[in-house]
This record gives sequence, C-alpha cells and structure tokens, in this order.
Amino acid sequence: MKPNIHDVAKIAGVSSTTVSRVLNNRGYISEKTKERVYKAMEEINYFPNDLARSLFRKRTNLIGLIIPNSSNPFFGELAFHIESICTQKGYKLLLCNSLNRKDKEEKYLEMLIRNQVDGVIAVTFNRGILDYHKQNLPIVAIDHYLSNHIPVVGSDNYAGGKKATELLLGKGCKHIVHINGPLELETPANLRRKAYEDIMKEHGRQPVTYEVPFHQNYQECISRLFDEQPNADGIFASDDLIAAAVLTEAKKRGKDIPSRLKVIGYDGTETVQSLLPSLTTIQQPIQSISQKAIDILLKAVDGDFNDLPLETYLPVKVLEGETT
Amino acid sequence: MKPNIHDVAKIAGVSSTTVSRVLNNRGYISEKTKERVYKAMEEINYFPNDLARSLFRKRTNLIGLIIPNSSNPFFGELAFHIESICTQKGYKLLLCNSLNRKDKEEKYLEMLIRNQVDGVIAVTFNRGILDYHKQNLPIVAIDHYLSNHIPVVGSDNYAGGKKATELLLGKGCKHIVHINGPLELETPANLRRKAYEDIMKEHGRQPVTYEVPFHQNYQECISRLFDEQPNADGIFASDDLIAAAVLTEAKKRGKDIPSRLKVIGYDGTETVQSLLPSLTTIQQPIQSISQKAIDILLKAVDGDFNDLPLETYLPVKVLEGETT
DNA sequence: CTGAAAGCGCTTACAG
DNA sequence: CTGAAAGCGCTTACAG
Repeated sequence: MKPNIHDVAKIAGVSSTTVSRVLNNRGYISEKTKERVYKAMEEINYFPNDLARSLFRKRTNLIGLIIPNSSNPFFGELAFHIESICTQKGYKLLLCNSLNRKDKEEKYLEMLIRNQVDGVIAVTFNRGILDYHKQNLPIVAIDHYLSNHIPVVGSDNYAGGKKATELLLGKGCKHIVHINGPLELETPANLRRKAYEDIMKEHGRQPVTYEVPFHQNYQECISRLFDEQPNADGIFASDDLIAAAVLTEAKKRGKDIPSRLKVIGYDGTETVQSLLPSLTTIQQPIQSISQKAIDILLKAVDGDFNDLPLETYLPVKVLEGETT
Repeated sequence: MKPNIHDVAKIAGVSSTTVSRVLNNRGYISEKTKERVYKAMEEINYFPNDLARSLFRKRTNLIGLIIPNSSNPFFGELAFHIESICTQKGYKLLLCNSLNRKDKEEKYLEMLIRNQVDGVIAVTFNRGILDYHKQNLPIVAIDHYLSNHIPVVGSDNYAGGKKATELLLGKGCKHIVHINGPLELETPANLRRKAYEDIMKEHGRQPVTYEVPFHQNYQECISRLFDEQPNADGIFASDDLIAAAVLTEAKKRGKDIPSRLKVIGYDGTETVQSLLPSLTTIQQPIQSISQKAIDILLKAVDGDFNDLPLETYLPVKVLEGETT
C-alpha cells in the first residue's frame, strides 16, 4: 500500500496536521520538526495524494484541452505549447481528440466536468459547447467562435487572407482560386476567405472559392479544381495540408510551380517548415496563441471575469518559400 | 456552488446512499426511486465528482503519457491513437512533453504519481525512470528500453533497417550512408543502424553512419555529409524529418533525386504522407503500437503481472515513393 | 509551535 | 428495497 500522511506522522512522531503544515509550508514549525518530517517522507517514499488535496481545495489545477486531432501538425504543435505553458504554471493537461465530432466533444466536456478541471481550452466548430457554460466552467476557444460569452484567441485571419492574396497578386497572378474548409461553419477561418474575396474584388478580379470536405482526402476535390480551372495561376489554400495536396496534384499534371502556378498555404508549423520548406505560407503564431489563451483562461479560473478580452487576434507572418 | 450527492438526495427524497446506488447501478432499487433520482440529477444539473470517487476506489482511470514533443508528427500521431484508445476504454490521458530532458521526465513522473494515475506510457531515453518502479506504478515504454522489468512496445526496427538498406541496394546503390540520432543511447532505434551495418557488410559494402544531434537543426550536419561523401548514391535516414532535410540539401545542391541520390526515411506518419508523399519510407504501425502498449499497460493495472510480454515488435511496411 | 476535529464528495459493507 | 456510519487522504480553522 502507498504510504499516507498518517504513516509519515507516525514515523516522524508528530500529528498529521503537522505533516500537512510542513507539506504546505504553512504556519510556524520548528526546524527540528520539519527535518524529522522530511526524513520520514523520504524514508517511506511518500508523495502526497493530489486527489485528496484537490477534493478539499475544490481546485485541481487540471486543464482540459479539446482539439480535433493531435496528429495534425497544427494541433500537435498547439497541444505542445499549451501543455508546456500549463506545466510551467503548475497546471496539468487532460488531452481530448474530438475529431470535430459533436458527440465526442460533449462526452469529453462531461468527462472534464466530472474530473473537476479548473478550465477548458477548446478548438471546436460546435456551438453546442456553450450550453455547458451554465456549469460555470471557464472556457477559452481557439480560432473558432463559440458564443458571445466565450473568449476566442486566434491569428488575425483577415490579415492573413489579405496578405496571401496580395502576395499572389503582386507576383502577377490573374486567376487566383481559394480553397477552404466547409463554408457553412461560422469560424474566423472564414475570414481568410472573406479577405481573399474582398481583395480580389478590389483588384477587379472574380473570386472563386472551392470547398473541401472536412479533414478528408482532398485529392479528389483538388483534381476537380484543376480540371475546372485550367487558367488558374495562383492558389491560396486555407491550410498547409491542402496546399501540399495542390503541389502534389500540380506535379502529377506536370504543371510547373511557381512558373505556371503559384501556391500559398496557411499555418506554417514547424513540421511543415521541416518537411516542405519550399512552401510559401502564412504562419500563425502558435506559441503566442497558446500563451494568450492560457492567460485569459487562468484569469477566469481565478474568478476575474471583469475584463476578459472576448476576441484576441494575433499577427501572422508571411513565410516565403519557392512556390510563389 | 456545484451540487453534490446530498443535494440530489434531498430533492429526490432519499438518502445519498441510494443516489450512489443509482449512480453505480448497484444493488436493488425500485424503478420509482430510480426515476426520482434521475429527475433530481437532471433538475439541478448534477455530475458526480470523479475526484471523490477515485479517492475512495483508489483507482483514477487516469493514464500518463510522456513523449518528447507532440509537435513531432510521429509523437503527435502516437498521442492521438493512445488518447483515442484510452477514451474508448474509459481512461483519460494526462499529456506530458518531456523534450527528452531527464529533469522534466522526473518531474512529470512525480506529478503523475501525485495524481494517482493508474499507469504510464513513456517514450524516453532515460533509464532513470526505472527508479520509480519501486512505486509499483505500471509503466510501458514505447520504442526505447527502460529496464528489465518494463515492457517495451515498438516497431521491428531491425527488420525496418534491413528493408530500407536492401531496397537501396536493390535499386543499385553502391555507397549508402546512414543517418541516425545520438548513438550512445541504448535504444531499439539503434537496431535500425545495426541492421543497416549488417546488411551492408553482407553485401561487401562499407557502412558509414552519421550521427545528427538530438532534435536539432540537422541541416549543418547534413551539409557536411554531402561535402564529405560526394560518392554517396543512397541515404537511409532514421526518421522522416531527417530524410526531408536530406532532400532539401540535395535540391539546394542540384543533386537530382532519385537519379543521382536515393533517399529513404523512417516513420511514415500520415502527416509525412500528406506533406511529402514522394518520400520513400519505412512505415511504423503507430496505431497497433498504441493498441498493444495500452493492452499491456491495462493488464498490469489490473494486477495481472504474469505474462506481460517484455518486448513486442510490430511489423513495418515499405512505403515506396519517388525518392528511390 | 503543535494537535484533535470536522469536512471535501463520494462508496461500501452492514443492518434492517 | 433503503439508510446510517465509517472511511478514502488530505487541509484548515480552532484551541491550547
């Protein structure tokens, strides 16, 4: 059996109250007692049970993270930064992969509530989440609107879409096509599309947006795009995986990049920079997003609901490779 | 305040014992009572506190996962599968990114112990972990030996190294160079190198292994390789990120692939398949590895230490692209 | 400077 | 079929 605080107390010859005080560095304890307690803890290899502590304190220092899929470079990197910052601040992270399925998100949320997490960071398309807000659970959303009460942190999607489009126009592209995820979803990612469309119109160009099915094999959709848009000389993909699929299709068709077709992606993760450094892309500041999301969440956890910024958009950066 | 079991009991007009019974579907309870209890729970939006439950049961259904970095496609994918399977089996996952630093691994391990996790899955190079085994904490290692008592699950690294080398030889390569991580680490990944060296010798070829620094910018090391090995016509990289860096360097130097240089990697994650589908690589069965690791861990958690397989190596697959 | 007691929110023998 | 009591391993007023 694992030793508990009473075992330590017995060996040190004090009460468990005193052991607890030593553990928490609270109140006055004589140096001698302290030493004896420490020695006893060492002797029997004692580690306090955080479950019991959390139960009493009504504070677990547990944060739940709900993302679609940590296999995806963007979310994997996000999870890394969020976990690292949490640890640094004394919080622990419960990882949840929702696959963007509403039923899974709901189950995860219930699990997190049962486990008494202090707060949740979520990347989700489903507004349903907000129903749980009556639980008084602090939530911060990343990159996707949830409700009017839940703070959102993300990259400046409009600026990103603008930069991407202007870059292609500046390189002389006349027929730029945009590829995006499902358009009916109310996400700031759609601001990338909005920016693209606005800029195109400003330049007297006709915007054309293709919609790829959600997190699936894009290849078919992209192949169709190549068939239907033989004049396309620029493609702005709303994420780097889509952009990579475009490059693959272009190669297959012998369409030289960047001379006959220029391609720009979005996200700019470390993984993409390693595996496909030639890709021009709009880089999201994943670490800053993580930092900001945690700052806001912890403020809410500490009961400071006053000036929670409801929308925070951090600046993006153009990473120019050889595909433009 | 969050409602507790007594609040439910009061509303339903029963004792908390009865509510607990309904919650756990245990013992005989009249249908009427059950209904009343369920209605009361719904009414006040009650969710049981798993902390209290775990404290009593001495079972948290919590698993700790220690990986170097979820940003890395291989570990991100591993985390995804492990989390998914855990959830499916009613377990929750605490994510820890160790950056392969021993001090971090130790801190994480202590944190996991304090949080009463039922078991730990770890990808680590540090044997120190085994010191904690006296805590009686079930641990399964992935891909790296920890000690004689800790089961390891991984891909068949020797077979992988063999297949990679034979593929290059079969394609007519005469001067094959291998690139691996730090060689002093006792890891099964070194079996990839061992296989490479064995096969080379079998074919009367001189093995040449380059060692890249740990999870750093490989580019410099690879550039040196190109300088020092101008005759190299085949490179077997011990992971896909290294292989990608080789491709980048070759491109920079105008060395055509695969005509003048053939390259094969290792891992074959979904991300690499999406971003760099042209890369020939040895694919690890990440899902099977995850499944197996969890099977073994849960067996140990359930106290069945009898026939825990100490070493499990799952078959790898050649994914042939255009770099060979 | 130190200890006895109550309580965090559950579950489980035990008794009826 | 249901309830009172004890206990999981802690922490914190309160008292001395």
